[in-house]
Amino acid sequence: MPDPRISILPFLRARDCDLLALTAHQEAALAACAEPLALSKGALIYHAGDPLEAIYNLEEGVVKTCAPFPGGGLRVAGFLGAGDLFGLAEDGRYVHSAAAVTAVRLFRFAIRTLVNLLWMDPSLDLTFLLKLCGELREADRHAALLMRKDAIGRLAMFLDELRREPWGKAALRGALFLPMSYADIASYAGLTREALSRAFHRMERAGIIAFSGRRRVAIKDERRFARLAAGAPPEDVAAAFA
Amino acid sequence: MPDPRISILPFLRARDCDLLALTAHQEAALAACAEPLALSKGALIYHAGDPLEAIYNLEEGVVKTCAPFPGGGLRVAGFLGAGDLFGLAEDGRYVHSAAAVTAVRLFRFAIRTLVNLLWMDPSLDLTFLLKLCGELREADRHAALLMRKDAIGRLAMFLDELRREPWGKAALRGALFLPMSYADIASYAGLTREALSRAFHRMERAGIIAFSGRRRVAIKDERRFARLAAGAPPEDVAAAFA
DNA sequence: CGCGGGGTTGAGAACCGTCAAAAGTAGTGG
DNA sequence: CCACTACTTTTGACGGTTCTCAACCCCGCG
Repeated sequence: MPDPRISILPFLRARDCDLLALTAHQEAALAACAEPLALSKGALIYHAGDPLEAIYNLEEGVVKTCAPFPGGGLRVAGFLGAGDLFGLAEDGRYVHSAAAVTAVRLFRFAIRTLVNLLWMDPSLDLTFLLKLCGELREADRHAALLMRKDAIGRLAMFLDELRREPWGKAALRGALFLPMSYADIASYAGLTREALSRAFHRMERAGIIAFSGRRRVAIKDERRFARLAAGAPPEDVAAAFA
Repeated sequence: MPDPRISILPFLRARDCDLLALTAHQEAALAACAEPLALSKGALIYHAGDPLEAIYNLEEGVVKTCAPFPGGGLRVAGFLGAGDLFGLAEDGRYVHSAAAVTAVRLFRFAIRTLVNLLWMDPSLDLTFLLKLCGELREADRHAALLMRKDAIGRLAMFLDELRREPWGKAALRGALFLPMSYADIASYAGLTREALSRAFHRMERAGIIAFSGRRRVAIKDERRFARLAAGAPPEDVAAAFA
């Protein structure tokens, strides 16, 4: 059975520290209290407001976290892939709901045993600390995305983010796979489904991206795509619109 | 001389853990490698992209963190108050710029000595871990704010957030003090200065808030204010059912 | 007194959200 | 295999809110 794996991006320069990989001892300790789970697409992992019971490490598949809007409605807070940790809580209650976007395999760490583990092997703390810094940078990029006012720019940033994720790129030829529904993407990007659909199609008609099947998209014009993702002035997307 | 203080909100239920306060020993260790600093309003603490040298703990005053937009321009990522930690980096470089909004006093922890400290006293790791969880929740609330489409709703959420911060409430009668410029608030809320100005005035004319002087604002109609801050976008995401 | 940054106000246009309905897709069971 | 249903995505027309641009005002400061 495979062991838990936590993917970490460096906080310090990579060459200055070797904290990025878990030692064999750490992996063993984690594996000892990890409870493997397999869930099918759409399954609810936990619900916002529920009492905190466990933290999860995603091994395979995609998970979305949603937060209830005060006053009703749900917003997608983020998408998670292999190597990610989730289960953020406040005052003993989950702040998000988590649901499987695809079929997933994950490890469950009961919070009690995890706390004990962190006490026994404090070097693990640093691992979690660095992982959390990564989540923070991710949340900040999400905020950056939401600051864009144009739908196409938001979409470009979303796709760019997806592309950078190791789990986002489909196996073949750098085409992106979109496991989640348009409703989920739209919610994450702060748009309506309609606006998202139109943005996708404007990009496609402009020749910047191309769909292969329903959920597979490839970037065709790297230069213009990068310009969009970087937030350049609206440019001549309107011209290419014809 | 006062010691560093890191304000933490509970991850677990408060009664289940006593990690919220630093022990005398921890405080001493932190103080030993803390370099106190005093900066005047507007001073730049560090610049995005600069090599990571130190983490900071804010003792008094308000600090803003800004990130450069790819393609020019600056966005305000967050406001920090007493007890907050800042200095987030990626691959050895700061991801934000940090500047003093008011005159500030802060502690500087050189990254080298801090890493050593965390190795020597791993129980401190948990403190930083929990603090970081708090920052993550904050970033998520920022995203929630940015998902609102109406300027008044965003402003209400910003004021509400400010109100919840221990450093946000002015000394007197729950009136809020706004140390930062409208440009900063607008940037944080993803609005233009004009839209922000109009939103403020609409709220004031509606009798929901009242200004005392240019930078002091009081909530006059708690019910309508709460309704604005909680106002939900009619958006609904396909919810997952177990 | 002149100057400059921050804040205000106004007019116009662009963009997205809303509502409504059709077209396409997936999953189910006969 | 096909028909049926439920869901997701697409398209269209319309209205509203914010952005843009531009000028003006206010206040503190040299």
